[in-house]
Amino acid sequence: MTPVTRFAPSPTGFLHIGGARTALFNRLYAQHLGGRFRLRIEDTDKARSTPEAIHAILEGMRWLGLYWDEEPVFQSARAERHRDIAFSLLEAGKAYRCYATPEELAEMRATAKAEGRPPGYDGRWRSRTPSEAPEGVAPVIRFKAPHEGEQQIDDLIQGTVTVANRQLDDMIVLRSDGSPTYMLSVVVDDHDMGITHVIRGDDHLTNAFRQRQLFQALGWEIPVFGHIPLIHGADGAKLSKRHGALAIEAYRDMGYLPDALRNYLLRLGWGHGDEEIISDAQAVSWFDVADVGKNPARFDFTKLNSVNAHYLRQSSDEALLTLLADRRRCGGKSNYSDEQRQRLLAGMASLKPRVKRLDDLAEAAEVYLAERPLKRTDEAAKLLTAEALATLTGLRALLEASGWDRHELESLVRHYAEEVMDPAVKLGKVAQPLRAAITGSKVSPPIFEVMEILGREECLTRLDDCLI
RNA sequence: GUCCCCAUCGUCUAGAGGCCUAGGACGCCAGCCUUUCACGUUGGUAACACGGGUUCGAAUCCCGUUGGGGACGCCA
Repeated sequence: MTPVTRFAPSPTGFLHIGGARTALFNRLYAQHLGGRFRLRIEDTDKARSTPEAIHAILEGMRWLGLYWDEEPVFQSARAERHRDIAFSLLEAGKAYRCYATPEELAEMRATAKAEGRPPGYDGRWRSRTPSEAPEGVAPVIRFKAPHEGEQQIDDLIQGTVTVANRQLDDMIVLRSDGSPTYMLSVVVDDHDMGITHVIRGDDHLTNAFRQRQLFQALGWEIPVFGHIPLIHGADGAKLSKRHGALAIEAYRDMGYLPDALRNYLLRLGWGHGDEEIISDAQAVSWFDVADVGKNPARFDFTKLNSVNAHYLRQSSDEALLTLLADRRRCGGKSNYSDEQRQRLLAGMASLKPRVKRLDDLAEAAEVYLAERPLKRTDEAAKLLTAEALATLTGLRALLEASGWDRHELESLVRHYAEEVMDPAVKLGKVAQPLRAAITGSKVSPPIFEVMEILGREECLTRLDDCLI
């Protein structure tokens, strides 16, 4: 039997980091076993599902490289089938109509809680006849759940988990408006889609018991469950939309690379010896949900940054230039000129080890893009003392006659510092003001490289901007 | 409140009874490299929540305590 896994987000919001990891684990698990990974959009909540969210989820998954097999299934399109199953349950005596009002339900919960019982529906319509139905109340259909005994789930991650059936009340499978509930739809769809392994967040663990009952009542094979612990925020609290969980595109906008994010997510809750940087092929061959840890992991941007920095350094200069150009276009700015592209390409090799994310890279790349007159940082301005300006004036004359590659420039400046000025003067004494003048900043890639790439004319004019 | 789950450096983790005076990575600190900042490199800091068992021997098994988390909708 080849395994079929699935990711089943509800389009009531964006794709967030926890969902992305769940999708990744599902995909890897299927790939590892040579199976298929499917996508199902759980859009049965018509009021809260939006086309924008569906689009964002699909796009987010593609961006992260979480490709799915076959066409996505839209749950809302299957309501008819779900309804049929609900009625078949009713006919088989495994479900019943319930006329309890929302007020009654709230009261039941309150009294159950007060009496120290599990809160939930008390089953008051479980054995009443339809003739007792009140006028004008549209009923829901409830599943007649077994109340005696206990059941076990052999979870891939959580191990054997046991729950007493009395903890589970009679869940609604069909709402009073005739629409199926999540609990029913999931079971029917997982069955119809041939899902063999249900891997999801462990907030669904208790649902698994209810769903198991439904599978059994329907006489269907029960899939294997694997409930992965949730991701927490840096403060240890649950990562939620209100609390630190960002949309996947937010990570893209911050300048994280999909490969890096995938690698980081993979290591959140799962490990393989001392491995840190893991290729897709390695991930597929090593990954097993059974190796996922049982304890929740905190999301740590610092570590993500370092993983991202690694992938950034590993990327080709051309690829990074393309990424930079894409960002620029998204930001509404004009394309790079040929000259700018050339400079960026030439400078990329020493730009990329200095940054963690694409937005840092874009910022660092400004050395090669900035229009004159340069904006100068306060620190750079402080470097340009009267004495420093005098030094630069002397240097400028030599520069005019110099050859223009980084090595020549360096030996020229070195010579100028040590012999023309004073043997005790260190290179830095000249190089720092030079950097401030040419880059407008106290930090930059190697200044002679920057000068070579910028060219004589640009450098001399930038110098003159300070000297006058 | 009821039920379920979890517990190794600050964080992510390795560890399936002796290989552990607990390993790696990120972070942090220091040295080296160096025209700045990074990169790189060398070294350092730092953890088995607590208490009982079981065992010749426990981070690893059992029980309890404490501390976290999750679920209890006509949401998914």
